[in-house]
Amino acid sequence: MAAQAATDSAQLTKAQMQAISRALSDPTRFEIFQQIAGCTCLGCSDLREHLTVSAPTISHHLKELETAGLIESERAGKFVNLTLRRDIWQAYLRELAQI
Amino acid sequence: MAAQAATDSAQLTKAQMQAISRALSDPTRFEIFQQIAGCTCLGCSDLREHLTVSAPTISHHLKELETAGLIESERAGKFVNLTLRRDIWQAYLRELAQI
DNA sequence: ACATCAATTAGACGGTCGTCGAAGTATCAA
DNA sequence: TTGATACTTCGACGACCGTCTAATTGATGT
Repeated sequence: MAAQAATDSAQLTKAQMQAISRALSDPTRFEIFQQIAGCTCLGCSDLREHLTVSAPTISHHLKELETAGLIESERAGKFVNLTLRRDIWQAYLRELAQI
Repeated sequence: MAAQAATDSAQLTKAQMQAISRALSDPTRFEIFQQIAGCTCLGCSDLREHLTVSAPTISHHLKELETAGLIESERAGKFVNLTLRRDIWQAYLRELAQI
């Protein structure tokens, strides 16, 4: 759907910047994002062990993070593997840094 | 009230990180923040020329940005001068960068 | 003193958002 | 096939948030 951009220098639109900022504004979602960024790869179940919210809520947050372009989720049988999209994250930081 | 920290290496608590993220999550507020960061100093009235929201709304947003620690407002007679708190902003970026 | 202008406060309204429980889908194992 | 596990979707509810208008405070100029 989105650009994907193998290069590390993705250019973010105003809307994307906005979407990312919004995605990170919720404490629970921010925590989830940190966990995903910390590991090279982890699943939904791992998240639940460290959080106090229900499975549907986590699922909801993951979708938002994915829609914002911050993470990628890939099904592996029963499980889902979450990974950080470092290109997008770096682009976001770069954009913020030049404010 | 807060630490102020003349040094450029303020350390942000989890709560402060959260407050800043939240403050930047609204499009209008983000725009205001950018304007303030862009100039070395500007007033509320200048903001109104570039925004479509009412004066009370701007006032509300400014208070949120100030509470989050991102800006400083100083009265100058009838007017108010807004300035970016670069130490906090840098600390925020630094914190995000090490995620 | 009065009028004017800049900004804030108060109060209200409508919409959005995070959260949940319940039900649904998909995959694997026995 | 049946059951269990992993996750998602649906629908709803309560709280929060951005916005407004109206009223208030405070400072300046006449």
